[in-house]
Amino acid sequence: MKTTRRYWLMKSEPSVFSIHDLARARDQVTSWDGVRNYQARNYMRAMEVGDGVLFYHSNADPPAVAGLAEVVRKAYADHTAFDPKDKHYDPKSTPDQPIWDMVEIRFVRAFKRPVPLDTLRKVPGLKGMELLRKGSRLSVQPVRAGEWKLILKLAE
DNA sequence: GCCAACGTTGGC
DNA sequence: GCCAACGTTGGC
Repeated sequence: MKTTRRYWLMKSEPSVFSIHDLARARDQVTSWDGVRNYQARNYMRAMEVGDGVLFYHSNADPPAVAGLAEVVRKAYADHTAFDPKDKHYDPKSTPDQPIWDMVEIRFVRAFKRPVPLDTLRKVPGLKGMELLRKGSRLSVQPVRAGEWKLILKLAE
């Protein structure tokens, strides 16, 4: 039995990895490694193949929802945590007892007109978005179906 | 570059 | 279990 499709927002700094990098990636797929926050990890564990992803550019000018992606592989162990040379190495996570997970997402499209953060703030229907909460830093967060629809409309 | 908000760590 | 110190995030 298939449950309804769910929606998420994932942040990335475009100077590190942008929606355009995703479009150019092999098979237009990337693994979302390096997440080292429990709440964000738990949201990734809740993702199902086919779920929608808003690809958000943080630390950008302007910060904006830049396009769409979709989940193509469910959460599995993030091996970058095992590598002492990796930026996101975490000795608490081992292949036997992994702590951190990643998912894989595939490019869907880049918005011709990315939807900037300050535009999102002006939309009454988006008042409850996690992204807009003061002090919110979650890099992976759920998005309501209504919010997803509104943002797609704003991107047209 | 600044700094507020947040999560984590570690001393006690 | 408390909380100060620290490192990070991310808008501005």
